[in-house]
Amino acid sequence: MTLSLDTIFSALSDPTRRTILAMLLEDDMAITDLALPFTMSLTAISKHITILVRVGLISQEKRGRVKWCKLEPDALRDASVWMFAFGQFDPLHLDDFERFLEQENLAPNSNTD
Amino acid sequence: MTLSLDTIFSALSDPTRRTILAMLLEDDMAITDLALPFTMSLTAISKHITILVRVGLISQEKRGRVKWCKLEPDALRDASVWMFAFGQFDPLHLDDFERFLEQENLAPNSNTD
DNA sequence: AGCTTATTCAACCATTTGGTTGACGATCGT
DNA sequence: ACGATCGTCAACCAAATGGTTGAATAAGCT
Repeated sequence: MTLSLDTIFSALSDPTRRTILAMLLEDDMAITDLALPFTMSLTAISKHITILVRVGLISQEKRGRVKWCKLEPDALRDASVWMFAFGQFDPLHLDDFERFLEQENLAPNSNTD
Repeated sequence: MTLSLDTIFSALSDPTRRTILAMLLEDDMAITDLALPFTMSLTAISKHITILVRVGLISQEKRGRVKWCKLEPDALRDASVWMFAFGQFDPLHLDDFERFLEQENLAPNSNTD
């Protein structure tokens, strides 16, 4: 369990990977599609996705030559439970969430990239 | 904001640092005390604490020659709000938290160290 | 004043991370 | 059968990470 916390938090610490997750929040996507908004190489994105798959945040299904990526938010559970211990979820209300959606925008093209 | 997510998640990805945070959940502590349960050098722990201070998860107050460390759980807010977007907090109930306290134990001496 | 305790600094080291490029295997469309 | 597209592999690279040791600074104790 501790190891899964290591890898989950580590996976989340990269802005490219967080952007990829946010894109998958909208819809399932192929790897090439996921790479589209970034300037970095397809290989780099492929590696990022491999990491997200390894920690369980993404599942993949190959249909034909394209690998479809699907968000698996349940993988965040351990991490969120851990954070819960620090009392940060009790007073978390929709206000915060809405303010968040304005500031940070979760759209694919809002990356630091 | 994105940068703060980078650094917060990165800070949380290390088990030593998570253990330190868990220790501070119990009480404020001096750096030497925080280093006690670990086998690694005091310098290493000092560096870990510096990282936690930089991302705002710990505040420090120097009284005499000892630096007292205090947990600042508010620093987790941005991260928890981000995770909230993935729908992981809605169905998070006390059940999960209690199961968590049994499995993972948050006491200082339960480190992988 | 002199020893001890608390913490950091500086230099170093091995490993991991995040990126690149070029070649490659598979699958699709025509 | 052929060219284009999807994705990975291998080799490489620079920078960051997590650790070490030895010395330095600062404050407390007797």
